[in-house]
Amino acid sequence: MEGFYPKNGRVILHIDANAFFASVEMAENPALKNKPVIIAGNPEERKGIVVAANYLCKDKGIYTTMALGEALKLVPEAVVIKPNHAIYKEYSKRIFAYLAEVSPLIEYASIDEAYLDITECAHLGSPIDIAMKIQQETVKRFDIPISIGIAPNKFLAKMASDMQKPLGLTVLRKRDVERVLWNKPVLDAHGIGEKTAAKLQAHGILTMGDLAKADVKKVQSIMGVRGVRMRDRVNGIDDRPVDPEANTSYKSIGNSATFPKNIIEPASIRVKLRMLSRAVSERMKQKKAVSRTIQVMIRYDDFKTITRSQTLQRDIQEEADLFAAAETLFFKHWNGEPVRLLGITAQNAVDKRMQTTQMDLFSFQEEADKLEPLFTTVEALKRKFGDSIIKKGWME
DNA sequence: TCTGGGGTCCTAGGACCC
DNA sequence: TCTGGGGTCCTAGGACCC
Repeated sequence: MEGFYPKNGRVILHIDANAFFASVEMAENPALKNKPVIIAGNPEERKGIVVAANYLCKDKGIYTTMALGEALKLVPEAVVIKPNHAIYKEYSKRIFAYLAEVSPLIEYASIDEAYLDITECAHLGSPIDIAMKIQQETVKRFDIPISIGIAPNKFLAKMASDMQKPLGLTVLRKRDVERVLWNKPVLDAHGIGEKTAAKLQAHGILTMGDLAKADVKKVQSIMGVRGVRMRDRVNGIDDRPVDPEANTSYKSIGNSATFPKNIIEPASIRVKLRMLSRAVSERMKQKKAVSRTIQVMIRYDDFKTITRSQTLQRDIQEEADLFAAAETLFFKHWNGEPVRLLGITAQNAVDKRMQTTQMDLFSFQEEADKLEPLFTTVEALKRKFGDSIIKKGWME
C-alpha cells in the first residue's frame, strides 16, 4: 500500500457533509427523503432565511441565506422545518467521533466539516479505500451522505470536496492544479469573497490562474498578507497543519439575537442583555473559559451595526459580571434609536486551566529566586512564561 | 422578501512606554 | 525646540466562512 502514499508530503482528507441540516432532518424522518426540504426560521420573527436545503431544492436554485419567501416562490411545495441545532450538534459529534477513530489527526472546521490527516494511515489501505470506507460508514451508521476531497494539503482538499456533491470523492494532486483550478474565477477559491474578487478583477486578475501568476508585490498591495497566502494556495502551496488542538480552544464565545420587533425601552433592553449574558456565561462555564474583553454589538433598524468593547482588570465568567460590563457599554454607546439586534461576546477567551497570567507575585518570586542575577531574571522569566507574564510594574 | 447566528483572522489608528 | 523609532496593548471595523 505504501505506493499510494507520497515519500514525503501529506495526505489530507476534507470531509464535508452535504446539506447537513437537511440531511439530518431526513435521517430523523425518512418520509422527507423524496420531498424538497428547507430549514428556515419564522419570517414573523424576522428569521425567515434559508439556513439549509436539500438537493431537491438546491437543484431548483434555492441557496443558503436566501429569503424564505423567495425560496417558496421557486419551490412552493417545499417542506419548511425550523432549525433544531441540538440535534445537528449531536449528529456532528457522533460523526466526528467516528472519524477520529480513522485518524486522531482531525481538525473540526465547522459543524459539518473536518480535515483528516491520513499520512500515517497506510495500514488502513490506500487513501481512496479509506475515503470510500468513510463514505459508506457515515451513510450506514448515521444515514448522512458526505463528500470527500483528497489532496496533499488543506486548501486543495477543501477545493476538491466542493467539486462533486453529493457523495463526491475527488482527488486533487498538486500537478492537477493548473488544469483543474486555474481556469476558474478567483471567487471560487476558498478564502476569497465578493469584495476581494471585485478588487482583484479591477486589477485584471479574474481567474485563479491569473492570481497564481500575478506579481507577489501586486497581490500584496491589493489584499495584504492574505494576498500572498492566497497566491500560494492557488499554486498548490499550503503548509497549514491539521491541528487537533484547534478543536479545544476558543478565541471568542458570544450570543446574539435579532428581535421579532425592534426594542427601545431601556427596561426591555436590560432584559435582553440579561438573557444574553446568561447564555454566554453558561457556554463559557461549559467550555471552562474566562475572558476579560467584553464586546457588545448593536444593530439598528437600518442594519447599521456597531461593536463596542472594553477590557477589564480581571477575567470574568459569571452572568452578573458579563451583564454589568455589557450594560455599561450599551448605555454608553447607544444612540437612543430602536434596536434590531443585540449581541454579547467574550473575546480573547482563555482556558481557565491554562491561566499562567493568574500566577501571583509570590510564585513569581519563588521562580525568580531560583534564577540570577537579577538582570537576566526578567529575560529568563520571559523565556519560561512568555512575554505576557511580565506586566508593567510587577517588581515594584 | 429586506437581510440568522456562530465564529476566525486581519488591519489600522491611538495610547503609552522606552 | 518641533519631532526619532521600536514595541505592545486596546479598540473598532472589515472580510470571510458555514
